[in-house]
Amino acid sequence: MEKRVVGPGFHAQVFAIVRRVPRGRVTTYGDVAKLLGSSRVARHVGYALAACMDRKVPWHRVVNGRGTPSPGADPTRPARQQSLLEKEGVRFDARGRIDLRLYRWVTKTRPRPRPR
DNA sequence: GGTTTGACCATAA
DNA sequence: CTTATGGCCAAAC
Repeated sequence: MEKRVVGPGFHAQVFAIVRRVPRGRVTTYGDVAKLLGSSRVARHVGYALAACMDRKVPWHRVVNGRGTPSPGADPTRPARQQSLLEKEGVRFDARGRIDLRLYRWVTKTRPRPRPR
């Protein structure tokens, strides 16, 4: 159903957050969701990025909570994402995962309830 | 205004 | 490690 997005209110915030992510840094859907309002809108974060398709939004700097890019609808997306991130300096491990402990970017340093 | 969906997350088994 | 289940919420139909 969703496919085209024109001027969504929520998505605008998501784009704003993702746009603030500096190069060589990554963030998770859950984090962005919390930044938007401590809500569980994590799904909409990826949802917005899906609609974004391409833009000035570095969607490749956004990964899921486990540090693994999601396949989504296009199987080539994770591959491009890894390539872009590696070019920016992000290191992937053998499993294709990212060390969120090192690359997780947040606007405000907030206490983590449960660091793993 | 109800139904469907989705690039998620957390927890449990 | 994988699979299953629940939740939560905006946007499209």
